[in-house]
Amino acid sequence: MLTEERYAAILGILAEKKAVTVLELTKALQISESTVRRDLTALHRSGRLYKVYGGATTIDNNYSKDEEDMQTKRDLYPEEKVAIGRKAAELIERDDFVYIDAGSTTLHIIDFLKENGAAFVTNGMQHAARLSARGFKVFIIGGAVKAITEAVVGTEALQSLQCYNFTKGFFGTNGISTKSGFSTPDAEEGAVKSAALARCKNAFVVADRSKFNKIAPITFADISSATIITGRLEDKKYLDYTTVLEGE
Amino acid sequence: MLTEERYAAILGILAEKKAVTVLELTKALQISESTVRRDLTALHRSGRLYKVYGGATTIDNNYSKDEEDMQTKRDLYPEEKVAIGRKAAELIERDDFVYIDAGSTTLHIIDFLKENGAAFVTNGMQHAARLSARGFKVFIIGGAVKAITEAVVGTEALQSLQCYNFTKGFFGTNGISTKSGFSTPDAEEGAVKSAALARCKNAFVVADRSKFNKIAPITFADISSATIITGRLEDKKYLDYTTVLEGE
DNA sequence: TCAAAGTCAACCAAAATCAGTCAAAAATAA
DNA sequence: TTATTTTTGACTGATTTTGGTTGACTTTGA
Repeated sequence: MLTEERYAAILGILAEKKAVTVLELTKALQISESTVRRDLTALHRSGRLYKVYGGATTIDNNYSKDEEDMQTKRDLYPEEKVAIGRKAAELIERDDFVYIDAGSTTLHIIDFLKENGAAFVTNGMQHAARLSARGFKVFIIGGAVKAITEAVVGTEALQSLQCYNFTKGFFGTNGISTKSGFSTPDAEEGAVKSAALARCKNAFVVADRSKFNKIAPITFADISSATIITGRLEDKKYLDYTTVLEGE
Repeated sequence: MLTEERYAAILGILAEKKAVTVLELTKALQISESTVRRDLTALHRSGRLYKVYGGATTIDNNYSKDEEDMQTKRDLYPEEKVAIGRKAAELIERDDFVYIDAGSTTLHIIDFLKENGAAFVTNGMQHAARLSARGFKVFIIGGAVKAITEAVVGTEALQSLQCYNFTKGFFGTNGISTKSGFSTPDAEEGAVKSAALARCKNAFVVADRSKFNKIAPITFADISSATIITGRLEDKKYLDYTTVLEGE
């Protein structure tokens, strides 16, 4: 039986039952437990199902709202962003206090989070909704809501941030360059990113390949002030300036 | 049986029966008491049911009789809620600074708003998203996000409210009675309602017919402290205590 | 009020499940 | 054919979940 056939079979069973155990799959497909686990891991990684203890569930019935199209609409390198999201989620440890910046790449992190007592603060309304839907402890910062990105910005937002001390923070960016650091087109969003980043013990910038060697109008952080999480780093010169983590 | 399946089964039974005991669940699902307790604790924490001594109940039917969750509640008296929403929207004048409380009835107000320079503050994530989508100037207050209702609550929320001076405020409620005033099942949401209402020059409570002569656990305002906006007032005794505006 | 019965969270040991390693089997290439 | 790579299934120690037990707490009914 071909690997892809197995994947299709698993997804078929899952589509019917909404949830399936590893044992059920070994019986249904007459393959070993190890292979089932490997398949589930692969399908989880490519975002086609959720792996849970004992088996797997379908992706969709966990989410409450109809805000999915927003995500797909903006996704430029979806498979790379999924890998980046997975890598970022891995970094979150028990009892971390995590800031998640608004933006489409950071949205992918949420899909891979595991329940481990971590608490989240975000300025992204979609991020807050999705975190909340998945059952995480989540706070949204107060302030003006930007129309297009649904990010919270402004002086209230900057002030709200001052009372938080994050152990980790994940930020999106529009441009990365060794000279101009991390940059974004919007001054208000830049100010929030900057303020939030200053409150993080460890800061991470998530960025697909399209962001490297670009400069946007507003620099919100120096290149050395955050670890970069990306798919596969093509331009090795960045290793001289900061840490880079690669997802697969 | 997977954890998520058990959760779904418990919520299914609960949706039917409105209340269930630990013992019933152990028999229905053939699992131990310990596991049932753990599941109930988890579901309670993620806001999907209320844990009570001996078992669990659905989220909102503790006192007021047949309430359902946000989604179904939205469709309870749709035509009346639309009328209420239209009536409320009419009251908003040029350059008002308006607070809109989270909740399904207040959501209808947004559909009838006209662009007239008014600015909005809300603790409802869906409300903020919809206002923003319609192009209004909108602020969201900061704080913890409640799982089911997607309302912002907690000490941060209460504090965020202190700097605003609203000209008008619109609030939802679960119960209205002359003696116990306006009441709601959730203490945290009640605290936010109370704090926001105190910052409003003019406060309005929007309520369909199902809310009258009901008492929910937490009173957030006296009957005389807000004007009631409803479809058609059946119980005229309220006119002795406060102003009532009728829609349609 | 009190005491009995019922219910609870916390703890612990057993069972189930997990990710990783390794060698055999299968597929592919030379 | 043989050599190399990939896939598979068994095994292992670590982790997570489960169900029974305990002592504390809550409700019930006198």
